[in-house]
Amino acid sequence: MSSEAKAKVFGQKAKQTRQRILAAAAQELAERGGDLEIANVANTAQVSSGLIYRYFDSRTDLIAATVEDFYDQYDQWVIDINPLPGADWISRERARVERSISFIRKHPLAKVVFLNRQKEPLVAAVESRRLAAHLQLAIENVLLAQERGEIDSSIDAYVACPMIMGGIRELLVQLLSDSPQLNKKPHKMLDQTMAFMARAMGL
Amino acid sequence: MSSEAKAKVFGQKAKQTRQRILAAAAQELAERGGDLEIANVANTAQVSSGLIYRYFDSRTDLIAATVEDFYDQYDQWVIDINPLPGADWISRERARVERSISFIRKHPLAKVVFLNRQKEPLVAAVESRRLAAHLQLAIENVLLAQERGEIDSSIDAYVACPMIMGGIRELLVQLLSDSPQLNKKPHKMLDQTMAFMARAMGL
Amino acid sequence: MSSEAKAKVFGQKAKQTRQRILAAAAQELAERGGDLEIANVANTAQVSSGLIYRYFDSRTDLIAATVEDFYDQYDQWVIDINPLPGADWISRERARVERSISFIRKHPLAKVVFLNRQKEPLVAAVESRRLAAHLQLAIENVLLAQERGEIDSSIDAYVACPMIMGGIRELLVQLLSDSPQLNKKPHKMLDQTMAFMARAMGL
Amino acid sequence: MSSEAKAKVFGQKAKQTRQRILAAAAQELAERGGDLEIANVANTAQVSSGLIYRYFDSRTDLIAATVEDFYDQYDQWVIDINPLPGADWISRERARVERSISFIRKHPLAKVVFLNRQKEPLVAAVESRRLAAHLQLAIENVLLAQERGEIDSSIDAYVACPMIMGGIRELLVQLLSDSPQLNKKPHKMLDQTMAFMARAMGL
DNA sequence: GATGAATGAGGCTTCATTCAT
DNA sequence: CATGAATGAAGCCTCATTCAT
Repeated sequence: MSSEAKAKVFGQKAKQTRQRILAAAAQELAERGGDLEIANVANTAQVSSGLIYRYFDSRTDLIAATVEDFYDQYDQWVIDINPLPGADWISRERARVERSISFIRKHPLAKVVFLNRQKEPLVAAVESRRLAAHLQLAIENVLLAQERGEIDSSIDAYVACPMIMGGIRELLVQLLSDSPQLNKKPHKMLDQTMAFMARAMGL
Repeated sequence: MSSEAKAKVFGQKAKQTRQRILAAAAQELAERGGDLEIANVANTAQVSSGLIYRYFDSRTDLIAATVEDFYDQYDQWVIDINPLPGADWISRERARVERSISFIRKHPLAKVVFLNRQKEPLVAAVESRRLAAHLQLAIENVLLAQERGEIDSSIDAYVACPMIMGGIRELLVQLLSDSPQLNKKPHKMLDQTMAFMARAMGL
Repeated sequence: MSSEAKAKVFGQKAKQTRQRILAAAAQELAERGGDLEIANVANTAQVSSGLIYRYFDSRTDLIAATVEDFYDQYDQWVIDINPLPGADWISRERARVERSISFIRKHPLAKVVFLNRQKEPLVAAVESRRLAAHLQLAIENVLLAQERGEIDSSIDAYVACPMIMGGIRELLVQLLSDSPQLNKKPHKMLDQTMAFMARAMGL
Repeated sequence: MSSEAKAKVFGQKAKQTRQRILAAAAQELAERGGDLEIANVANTAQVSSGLIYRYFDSRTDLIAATVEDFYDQYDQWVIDINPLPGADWISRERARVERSISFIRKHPLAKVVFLNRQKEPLVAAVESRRLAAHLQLAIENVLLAQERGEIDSSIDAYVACPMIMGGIRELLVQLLSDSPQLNKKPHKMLDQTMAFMARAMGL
């Protein structure tokens, strides 16, 4: 699939170089709104353009790997860690929304990944796979809460989860777009958001 | 700015040609996932590639015009027409969601426009403007309902509207992606969706 | 296979341009010993490099088409025309060897095509096909002469024809390489060559 | 000029490494029809790509050395050894043709060396020199036989030798190309070939 | 209005070669 | 001796755009 499929083995220095290239690619994608020029990445990473092809099969493969890397970081920060073990559903989700907001505020790639879904099949496949995984997780999350009696069983998780996730993403995009209405009172916005979710999930 | 700015005047035949090009561009954008090649559009529209430049300033201008055209149709079908004059907020919204679903099912460009936001400033501007207009309409819509007492005043429209619109869009995308969970019982899905919205808006 | 397979239709001027490119490619191949650079071909043909791709799918396709063109000319000059209708086998072959010699002396591509068989599959396929056709023709030629009683039936055409054709080609290559021994008395060389063939074929 | 000119002195292990590289280069040339990539040779030879430059000055030098090596083996097997001391011309040549056939059947490089004459001057020079040496030997061979009265003096060795050598080479190529007509009865083919040569040389 | 031949800048990719370790 | 990361020149190819007819 991506260059990872070949399971290339690199030494220590090589791994650092690979990371430098990935970081430069992320920066370039952010600056150019989802586009990327090999020469610029090479410049930023302080390597020759040819070297990039030791680590990535093609320009497209580099983009895919960068997006994959972005999702890895996002997942690590927002998804994988259960921020409040033992807490109820809505408290946990609130923590996640908070962490999402702080993540996208500092990661330059966030806006691009959330806005411009790629045309190139290889990259599109990565995004599709990761988004589907998020959705799947959210659905299982809700189903579990329903089993526990936290959420009403009459709610269809397959409808509610896309709506919540799409809603949250749109909100994040609005935030990134410097919407004045949303950015002036961040705390109130979060309260409103969670209240919306709570009502929507019948809590 | 866009081709409209020039206010070109065309004869009858010319208008038809322009429409054929727009339709071909829509088809090409749909087939290539948001990308477009002038030569292919010319082929599909049965015109020479040079002719396209009599009607549109540039490739980007053509894309912008096509997207604009798409939104015109969407608005005409979903937004502008008040499907149920005198009905309450949730009934009207249900009608709009229904019309949205039928529209995207038949318009090949829907998936692309909803998924791939374009990088080119000119096109991005069109999309941004039309989306902002939709959002603005939704917000005014809610504020009005709040004045009328239909919707609780404590709900912040600037949070709730993006969430609902993003949620609906994500749902539409899932529908177009042949999600088996959503497509098997269309009517139940719609009920679930509207129930979600009703709860979320405190109805 | 080559660009001919697409059966593109070109206007009058376009055909001339295509011919100019083919001629330039032949010259470039001759000058660089079988190699070819698009930019140089474009320069020689007085066209932009991009234009070449309107007429040929790729650099390799251009080379293949050029070689094909070379063989077309060669066949027209040496093979297709029966130089001496009604004459006996050896007289006809003598005429063909003469025509071969005059052809390769004036066609700049001859040396390259006869010496450097190409690695690129597309070009190799062209050469293989054309050479096989020549060999097939020669074999049928001999078989016919054997039926007529001109050539002894005990001679195996499938052995004799490759040997004669390979021998002639080697001789042509020697001629092109300015072998002093062969070039000083052209007429005697031809006599010797035909005598060799006559003996070899039992005449 | 070539790596031989430097007269590098290598230890025992080094000689083995050099041989491994040469063998890998031969294999690569055979597999890719006359082309060669340093990285692939290094892979096959189980050495790093950098190491190749300890033994050969350049890629071209490596190819030249490989071809030289091929001719050394060929000459040792076919030319240098006088297979039948004291025998007459045609018997000796028959032995050589037999040995040629067995050699090219087992050496993977044979087809490539006989078919693709290289463009790079250094390699072309090697091929040209070795071929010229072969031709020179054949000519002297014939002249000697003529002095002895074995072969008729009216035959021009400078015409007959290229024709025979070119003919034999073409035959070998046909054999390697799996020509069904030639491969089904190897012994008869050899008889026919030698009969052809005998007639051609007036024997 | 309409054609399609022609342009040419711009980017990706390859791969022989070098060199620090 | 040996490695393999790094270089960078070189060339193919694409495709939006123009313009003579």
